[in-house]
Amino acid sequence: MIKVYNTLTRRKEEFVPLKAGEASIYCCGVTPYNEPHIGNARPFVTWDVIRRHLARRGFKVRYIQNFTDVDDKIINAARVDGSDWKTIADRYITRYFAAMDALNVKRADVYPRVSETIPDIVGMIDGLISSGHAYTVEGGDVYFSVENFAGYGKLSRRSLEDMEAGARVEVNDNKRHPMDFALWKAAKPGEPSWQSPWGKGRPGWHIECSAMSLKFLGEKFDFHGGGSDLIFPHHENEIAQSQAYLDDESAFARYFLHNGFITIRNEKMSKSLNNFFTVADVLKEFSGETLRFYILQTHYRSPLDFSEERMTEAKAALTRLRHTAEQIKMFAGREGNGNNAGQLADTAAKLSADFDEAMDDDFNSALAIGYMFDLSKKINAYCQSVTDGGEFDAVNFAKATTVFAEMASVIGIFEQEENAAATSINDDLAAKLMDIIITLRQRARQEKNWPIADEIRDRLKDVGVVIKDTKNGAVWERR
RNA sequence: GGCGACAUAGCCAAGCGGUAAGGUCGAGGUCUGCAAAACCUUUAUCCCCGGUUCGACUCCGGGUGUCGCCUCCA
Repeated sequence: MIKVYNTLTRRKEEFVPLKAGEASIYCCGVTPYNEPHIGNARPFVTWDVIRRHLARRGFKVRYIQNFTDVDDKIINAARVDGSDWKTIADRYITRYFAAMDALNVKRADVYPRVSETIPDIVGMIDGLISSGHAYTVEGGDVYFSVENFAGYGKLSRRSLEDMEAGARVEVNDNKRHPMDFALWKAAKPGEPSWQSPWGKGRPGWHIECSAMSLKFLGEKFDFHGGGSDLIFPHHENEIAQSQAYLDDESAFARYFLHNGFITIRNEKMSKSLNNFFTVADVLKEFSGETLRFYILQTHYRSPLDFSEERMTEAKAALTRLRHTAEQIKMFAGREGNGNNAGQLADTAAKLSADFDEAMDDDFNSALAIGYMFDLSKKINAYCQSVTDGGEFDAVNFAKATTVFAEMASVIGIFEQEENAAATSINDDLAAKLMDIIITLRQRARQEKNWPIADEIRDRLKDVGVVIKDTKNGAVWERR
């Protein structure tokens, strides 16, 4: 049984899919006006693992993620850049995908853009006006009327009175209620605009997700996700628009999952505070895999503080798991009729069940990774016993390592190296050169010429290659 | 001002009614020419005060502290 923490009810609930065997997900994407930062990356890494786990549990997953490519911030960025909104959006969408590739995030099934969804958005606004849930004002703006939607505030758990008490809502005499929000903004000179029944203009912020989810997932779907800062007003407004438009209080998403923030020195990282690290910044020092692992070592709903120290810890931890993966690779294909890994296989089966159970419980990747370390330790110990001259039980060893590989594929690690190695022309040459160097060093060691052997090791280390002498000869790896 | 979340070892982080996963750092050990890696051993009683319970880190109430949302924001 999969349980998820639903923001709508503020508790963990059993996940009962709308359609048996299927899971539909709409995750709010980015507004492409800036280099993606690591706070942006968290929800996408989180959802990438969620969909992997759902798939492992047999669900056919349909995953939609939008690009809000028509927006004030993009228009401003274009002005500063001296280009146009389309250029800006395309540029940062490309950067976004580059970041996601580095993080080994699988592609969504569809990436709808606002600029390609205008007719659907206009249709929805039209319907909302017809049913009295929205109104036009002088100048061509269209607003959603929060007072005409009884359930307004059900997600963020606040009343209109509470919000007015906040007294931080902008004053706009055109609006009937201070909390009413724009569905359509009348065109201003120099801004992108589209024709509509209310004159030229462009969509407001929230309507696109209502229109896109309806278009690609239908009136109801299973999961809606994003950062907790989207609970209000974004997701609250989406609910209002969609349910008002469809005249159905059960329409739209059924489970709302929100991830916690990434913080810097305990403060929220955000573009407006300008205290953010971009994914590209982090990739200068650490691998995308390390960043991904660092994110997943904490439960998705908890806050996650970012620092070089944290990343260094994550790197060290990941290196241990990688060592196990490499060990497994070295033993792959090896013959052995021993019968001494039965216990290892049993332990692996148990840990596999534990791992799945952890993921079933609101996608607790932190706990799941803990079990991965347990298995890693067992496999390492077994490999060592074989290296030390023990028998090799190929059948049971394979059972255990299969579990390890399955865990890695849910977490989404150790999938990139092979691709990288396959595409790098230099790697083949490097391997041959290293063979020569290691052979010569072995000769020096046999002659007990320690100064030469050590110098070779030290100098290789200087260029980022680490030599380890094992009983089966020396192995090397890049650091 | 309104609403909400969190507080677990040096650091990070799971657990959330039956006497505390995992990682990282540190210490000791095995192995090694030395080293690295690996493996073994070792480091907590869960912010404070009440209450409920046979029993609470885990539930309830009250403090204290930190953070977030209410304005663009993942």
